[in-house]
Amino acid sequence: MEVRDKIIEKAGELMLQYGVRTVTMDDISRDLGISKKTIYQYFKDKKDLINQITDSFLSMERDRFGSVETECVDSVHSLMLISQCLRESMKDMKLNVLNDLQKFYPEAWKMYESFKKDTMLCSITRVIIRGQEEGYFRKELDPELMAYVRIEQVQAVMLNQHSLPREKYTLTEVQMQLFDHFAHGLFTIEGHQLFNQYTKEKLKQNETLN
DNA sequence: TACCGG
DNA sequence: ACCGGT
Repeated sequence: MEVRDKIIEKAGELMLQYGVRTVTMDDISRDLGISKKTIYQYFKDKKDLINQITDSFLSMERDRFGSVETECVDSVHSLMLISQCLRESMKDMKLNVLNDLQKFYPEAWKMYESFKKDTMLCSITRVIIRGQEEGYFRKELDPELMAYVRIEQVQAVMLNQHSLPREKYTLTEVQMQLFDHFAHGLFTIEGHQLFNQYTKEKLKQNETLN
């Protein structure tokens, strides 16, 4: 593996774990066992390093959405996969990292914002349109508006974790409930029936596993 | 690694 | 005092 990729990988790990600002260039070089000079041969400054880390991280997230969209049988199944992808993607983004980017690294923050628009919003919008064409989702709803609302909803739960009684509900429980509620607001009768088939299959799979 | 400047 | 950059 290239030195540059090792730096991006390791620095990204450290920053996800401890935060962008708290990890210093000295920390990164120590951890990799290389000199700071080597890092600065590949990256102009810390801002440049963080931009490139963000770029490679978001590329991987984009691939996840992309691969999920190609392997779908119908819009109902696709909605389930994309929503799972959305939850995992948002879970990976640590809150304090996003705050650091927003305050101190505006270029990287812009990358994340356009990722939300170009990848998250688009793939949800597309699957809703497809569901309407297949007759599984109600045609009265505006696809892009619903996609937008859905993203904000998932994000709100991540951002306001503290305002929920966490001894009563885990994050995933909340997200699963909200997905169920959102999906059923979308479904026609046909969509509802197909969704029930999939959830029954999932239950059977879990039974055989346990 | 030591050092400077912000 | 600390940390990015030389």
